[in-house]
Amino acid sequence: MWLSRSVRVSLLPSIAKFPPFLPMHNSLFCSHSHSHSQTSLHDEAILQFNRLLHKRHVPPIFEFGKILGFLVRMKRYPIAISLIKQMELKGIHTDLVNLSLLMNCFCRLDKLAFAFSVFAKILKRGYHPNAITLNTLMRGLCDKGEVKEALNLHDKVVALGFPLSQFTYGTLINGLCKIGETEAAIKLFRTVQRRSTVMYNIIIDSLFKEKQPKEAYDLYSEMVIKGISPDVVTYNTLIYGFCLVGQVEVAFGFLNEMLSNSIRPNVYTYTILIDALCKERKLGEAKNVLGVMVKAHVKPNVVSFSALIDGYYVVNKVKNAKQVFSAMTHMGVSPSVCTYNIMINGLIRNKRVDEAINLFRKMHNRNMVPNTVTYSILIDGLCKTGRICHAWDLFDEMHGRNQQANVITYSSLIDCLCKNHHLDKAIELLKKMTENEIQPNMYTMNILIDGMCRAGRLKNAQEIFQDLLNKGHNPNLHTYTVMINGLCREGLLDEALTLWSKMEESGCLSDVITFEIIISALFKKDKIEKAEKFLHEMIYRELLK
DNA sequence: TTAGGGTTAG
Repeated sequence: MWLSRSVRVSLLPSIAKFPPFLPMHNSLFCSHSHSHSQTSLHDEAILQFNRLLHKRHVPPIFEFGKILGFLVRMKRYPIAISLIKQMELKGIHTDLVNLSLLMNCFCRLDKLAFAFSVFAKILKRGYHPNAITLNTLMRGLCDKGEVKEALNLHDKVVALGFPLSQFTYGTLINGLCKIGETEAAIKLFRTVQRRSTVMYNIIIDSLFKEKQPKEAYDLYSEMVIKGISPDVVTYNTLIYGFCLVGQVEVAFGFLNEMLSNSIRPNVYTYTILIDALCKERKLGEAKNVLGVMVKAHVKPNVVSFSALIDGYYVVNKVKNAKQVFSAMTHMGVSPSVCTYNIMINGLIRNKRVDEAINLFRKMHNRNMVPNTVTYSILIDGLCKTGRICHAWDLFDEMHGRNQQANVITYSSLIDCLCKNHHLDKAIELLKKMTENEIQPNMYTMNILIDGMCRAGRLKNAQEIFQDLLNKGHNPNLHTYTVMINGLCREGLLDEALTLWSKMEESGCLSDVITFEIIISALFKKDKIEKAEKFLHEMIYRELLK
């Protein structure tokens, strides 16, 4: 099937859509993300290429390939495509390497159909695709989330006897993990003859992200037993994974282990630790880690500093956060959009909404393009401080600037409508969001269920809740708490307690807020004894601190 | 082919 689709699209019209050669000042080629030295390097590459192109005798084809390979490594895909097109227009016969590079460029630019048409051309010319050619195609499919297609392609090329490498299997395993199919990834991994460190790393990471630290650790033990050496990425993955499940001490244990195995921590290692300590509000220790990394001659980068800035904002140390920002710029580390988002969010969290808006406006002067996250942070902050008109203005502005609202942007606005007694408008917005092909998630549904309850429409809330269950979605602690609160609000205490039991039986354990809602409802109805029972349970579970 | 920072709910 993949072959017929690819043959349908012919190669030439696809290339024709890209300009042959454009002068250097064209914005397509000179994006701000590339430094001047890189620009002049690639300038030089194009000059050389043109020299080759206009030589009286056609130089060996690999000379072109070398330059094209360089441009692809520099991520200058449109240029590489137009240069290959020029070769073809000059009648220079492209080889497998050139065509594989061309395929790679199309994949990176999200033009998969064109990549497949190049692949068809490769086959038609009788070239034998090598492991790199095939890996490029599979990665293109995986990057687009079309992992099943990549697996079909894999089956077909294996049947045809084409060569595949460890890279290809790494790509497929990674593709499966990234769409949440870790189990399938492990199955495929088990069929691979020679398993690499990278494959282990990918699966260990995915298991941690699915909150399966034991399975992740077991896989790490397995690789050690089988004599497959963990590398710096393995250790970073373990350190990150244990931080993710709240076991920062275990993470530090692995830092020591990697040191005793003579694997040097890199900027990722230290940054992961800085971020984890910040999230635990241990700013002093986080700052120490930054000091240790500098002493170890590992240069902190924008992520390291941004994590620390976020940490200071979380503990309301605005001054310190600002100091870190100026320290980082003085060290020549440029802030990213993400850094700005952290600062805007931090200012809002510290009730400095006007300052946040000022910083947002300053982004334009500093050549920073606010993205969906920037707008979502601001819209939510404005909604929560009652500046709703301004929030809607930004919602319009973001679309005008080609930053599409996502599920989070919509959820914030739906929440705002619900809390301001506009339930009908909230439902309308939910409809609009699904029309725009943005699917509501559990946050959205919880906001809506809560909105229904607050508006006295408990029946509707219960219907939505039941619908979630019927459709096989697992309600989480927030969903249950919102429903329990809704039932309590209507004085339906027995129903609330029944739902509470169901929730606990499903393995979803109450937190302080759930307990508080139930206990206060019981007290309100003078059920003192029962309230005290819940209070004791709460103390027993060490939820009161 | 793998690893790190930012936004939504009770």
